[in-house]
Amino acid sequence: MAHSHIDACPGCEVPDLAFAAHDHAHCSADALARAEALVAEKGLRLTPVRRRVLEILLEEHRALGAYDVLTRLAAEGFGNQPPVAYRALDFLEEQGLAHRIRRLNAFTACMHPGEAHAPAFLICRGCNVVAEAPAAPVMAALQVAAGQSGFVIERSTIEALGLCPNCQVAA
Amino acid sequence: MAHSHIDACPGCEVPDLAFAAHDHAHCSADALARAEALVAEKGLRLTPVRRRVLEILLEEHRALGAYDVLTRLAAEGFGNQPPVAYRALDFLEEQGLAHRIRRLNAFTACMHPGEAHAPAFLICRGCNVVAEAPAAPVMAALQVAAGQSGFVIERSTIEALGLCPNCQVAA
DNA sequence: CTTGACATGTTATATTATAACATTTATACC
DNA sequence: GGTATAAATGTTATAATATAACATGTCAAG
Repeated sequence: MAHSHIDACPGCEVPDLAFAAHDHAHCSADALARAEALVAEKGLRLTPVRRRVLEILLEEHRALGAYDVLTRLAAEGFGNQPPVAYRALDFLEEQGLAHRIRRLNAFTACMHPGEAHAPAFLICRGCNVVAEAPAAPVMAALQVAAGQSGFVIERSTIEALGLCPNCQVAA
Repeated sequence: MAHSHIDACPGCEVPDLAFAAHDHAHCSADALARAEALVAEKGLRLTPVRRRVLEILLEEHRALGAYDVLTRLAAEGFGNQPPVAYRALDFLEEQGLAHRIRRLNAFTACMHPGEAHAPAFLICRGCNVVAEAPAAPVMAALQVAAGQSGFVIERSTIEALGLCPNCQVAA
């Protein structure tokens, strides 16, 4: 990790800081640093395209469509065909560095890569911000529900659409 | 409702009967009857296309893509353009008679329409059966997680991918 | 310095979804 | 019953999302 995290960034451990004002430059730089460490640790490569896609996703706490990402990549001299974006996004998702938001058919950077988590997402329909929420209790409840019929969960999708605090005020 | 339900159909109140052997003809007829009652109650119309789409979805405890449904409709003399299927599916979803499974970009019939529920889905990757699981505790946990950041949930998607009991044995 | 694995580029196409407008069908009111 | 109105369906066209298949390039191990 790039620095003594907890002291420098109170709230970075709070999952849905995305909705609150925060030092985003720090927030994204930190996620990128963690991502690099993680990838190195696994003996994988954070190539220029992959790294750039992650940076693009980290710019905002929003979800971007694959074609939005692709447009950005193309403008910067990378390939301009869909597989270029999808491959990088798939890699990032497989490594837990990005998440697919199914309700939006879009992708968002993971805000705490490396930490084991099956995240839940809060999607604000006002400002389009996407936040990761603490999902352990949610997952536990889902496991119980599944267990009652002997179903074994391998992957899960937990997403909520609604309004963040700011947008509730605005409305 | 078409009959004295609980006695006649033990297990129909159990959400994930989908994975177990059951009297499916009854199961689907009952869901259809409930759907008709609900729609009538609201002063809406279960037109031939809508009714047929619901019947098609009720044939199996699986999710069908809009184009799968459309192919069936077209073969039966209904329109053969995408909006025909999407409009019927949208209607059914709005009325709580069908659910969209986001992980599959597909739709499945609701197995207990009318009962207030924000369902969780168990999707078996072995046999493709989709079951509705009791989601109240899951939703409660999600509400708590959202509440911590003042987020207000309006709609949610809870889906688990994995293996049903039968397919675990097979593997 | 070459081999093999991985990554990227490229072409083409598949799949999912919606906008916009025309036509038909059902309902409500007179 | 007959007409106005709303609702549903049909149709044309296109948008948005995603992947298959293969060619080319890059990098690291031996």
